[in-house]
Amino acid sequence: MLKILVVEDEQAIANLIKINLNDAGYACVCAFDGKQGADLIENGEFDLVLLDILLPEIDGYELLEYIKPLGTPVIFLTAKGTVNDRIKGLRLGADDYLVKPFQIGELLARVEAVLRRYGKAEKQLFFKEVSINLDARQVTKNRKVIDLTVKEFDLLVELVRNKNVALYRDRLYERVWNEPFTGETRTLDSHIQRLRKKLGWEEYIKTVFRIGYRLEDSI
Amino acid sequence: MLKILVVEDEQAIANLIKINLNDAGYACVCAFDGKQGADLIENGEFDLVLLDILLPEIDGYELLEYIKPLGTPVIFLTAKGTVNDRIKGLRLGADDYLVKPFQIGELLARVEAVLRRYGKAEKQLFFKEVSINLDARQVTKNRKVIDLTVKEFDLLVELVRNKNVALYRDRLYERVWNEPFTGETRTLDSHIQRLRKKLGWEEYIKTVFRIGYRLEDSI
DNA sequence: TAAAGTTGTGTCAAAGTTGTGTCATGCCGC
DNA sequence: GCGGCATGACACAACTTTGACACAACTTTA
Repeated sequence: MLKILVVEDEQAIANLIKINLNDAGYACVCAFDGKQGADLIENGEFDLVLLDILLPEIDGYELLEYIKPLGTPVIFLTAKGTVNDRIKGLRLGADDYLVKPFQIGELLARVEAVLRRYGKAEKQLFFKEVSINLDARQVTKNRKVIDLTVKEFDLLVELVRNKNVALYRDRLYERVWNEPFTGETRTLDSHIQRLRKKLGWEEYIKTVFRIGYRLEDSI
Repeated sequence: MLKILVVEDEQAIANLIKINLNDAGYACVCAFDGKQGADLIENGEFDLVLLDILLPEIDGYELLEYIKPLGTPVIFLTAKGTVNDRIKGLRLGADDYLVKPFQIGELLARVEAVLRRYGKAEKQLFFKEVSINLDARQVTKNRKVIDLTVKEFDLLVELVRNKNVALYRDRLYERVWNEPFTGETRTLDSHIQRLRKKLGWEEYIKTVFRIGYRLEDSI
């Protein structure tokens, strides 16, 4: 799992970022001032640093100069919307910047973009204790590999990508099987059963009677 | 719930907008001059800004330049109906504009249109302590899930979308059942009873004698 | 080519949904 | 206030949908 360091003195913001990065499947560590940030960088190997500019102890620009030689990508977080700040950051070697306050979606998009640029993008999905490696087409639960067939895998991906959404049987079938759904067979149902069984997801894959299925998070 | 910021110096108008947006299920905050608006934008994450052009302190155009980099959609409110103003606003990056005085219906339509364009379209409905997740097709009351059948769910959505409106039995039936209403059976009535019971909405779902039903807010 | 694995389908039982009928109650015009 | 009609309350049976499972056709692998 990719490791991201967040250096941000406002704990509320740091936490918000951390929660969202965790949800998106990254390991995330927070530092609340520049010095703490420098220490963590010294000891841990991070794949990306999110760096606030205005920091106690050591400011963001200074920290940036320290990080750059390590080859770790950096995204600046800047509260000031002035053009000068952004330019200064980029000139010093930041890979991107985000103007606070930002939308979480934007944060994730930029994080992914930078990681991809560095060839570190890991195409993985996560749900509960299950992780899905899309490139390897491999699924693990608590670090143990679970063998899924092609259809089971595709179905799982479709469910996880649309978690908490009631997926209509016809749409679900058409997405996974790439053919029209007639509804006269037990094919979809059987595969759902097999997935539930293999993953132990009897609780999470809910039946929405007369509609289809929903992968549910909220228990 | 989606958050909308209204920047408008005429308190009467700001309030009117706020009330209507609240009714429609949005969280709404008002600012009465440009500076206040800028502060709020700085601190809060808004899904949409409604922006008057003529403002004390900082005018709408200036504020727009500040908002745009955040990726937040903006709808201009313009008193002047001159073509130039509208064009200037749209050119600067506004997503839409409304000429004052406007109809509330028009406001809501444009708000929804813009939010949809940004993929933020309201996916939840609220009424009293009940919230309805349209994607998940799940209903909760005070955070507890309430199981509804397909018909019950569709009926509920129809009622909530038309709260405080007397819905004629035939129209209601045809919308939910997608077939003509003959009126010879107790089908609709039964489903209304079931909804009332499951949600504890005996008070809110009123019978309009000889007409149909109305979901009532005003108690 | 045999063996192993995958996938679609059928059957049966169980579970859930939905329309309808009946009777009681309430509403409204007269 | 009364008669007639509309709705509430409720029970029930027909019907549909899904779970569970077995199996055969088919595909891939050794």
